[in-house]
Amino acid sequence: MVRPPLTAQERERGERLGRMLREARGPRSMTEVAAEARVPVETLRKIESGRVPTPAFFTVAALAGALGISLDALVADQILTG
Amino acid sequence: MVRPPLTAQERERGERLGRMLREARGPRSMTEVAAEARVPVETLRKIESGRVPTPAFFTVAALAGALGISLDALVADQILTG
DNA sequence: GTTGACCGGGATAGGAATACCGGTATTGTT
DNA sequence: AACAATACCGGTATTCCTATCCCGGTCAAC
Repeated sequence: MVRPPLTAQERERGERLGRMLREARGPRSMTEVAAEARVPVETLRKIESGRVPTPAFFTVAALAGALGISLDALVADQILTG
Repeated sequence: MVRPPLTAQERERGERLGRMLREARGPRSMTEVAAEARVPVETLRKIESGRVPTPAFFTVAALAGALGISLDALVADQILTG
């Protein structure tokens, strides 16, 4: 019954994910994208900044939908970059 | 500062996700798929059974990878079914 | 009758989601 | 120049939830 703390790699992976989402957002505002994804801005901010390294699946899915990017591509780039 | 409890819809969404993963697993054993995805079997079981309705993004990504299914398809079916 | 696969409950540590606050920088307005 | 609005950031606090383990039980196959 442990749930070990997140490793450094997992945190880095989260930071990469955040950077990808940030990049996909482009010139749009956080407020706009968050509203469209129906996710609180605070949550988007924490994910983009990597302060939430392992966000929930449906949260990322909603953001990817609002950003018009593919989840599979997100994971693929993740692997390529990581 | 609340984090409201999960709604009934969110739990149902989790159950649908679990059913889709279960279906994608086909005749393979949980043990085998979990090992390939590098996810503890207990975690896979809880997700498939819907007892963990909002699993982490990377967990689902790893399972989808081991199952050879697309995350986007998973979300799309989610919407269609939901 | 042991092995393998699945289930459900219980326990626990660590983290996600969310809200609020103050701060900074930019842009536009009067 | 002073001001307001907008966008973003970092920190803090709180509730609820996930990830993980352990255990006993069931059912089928061999």
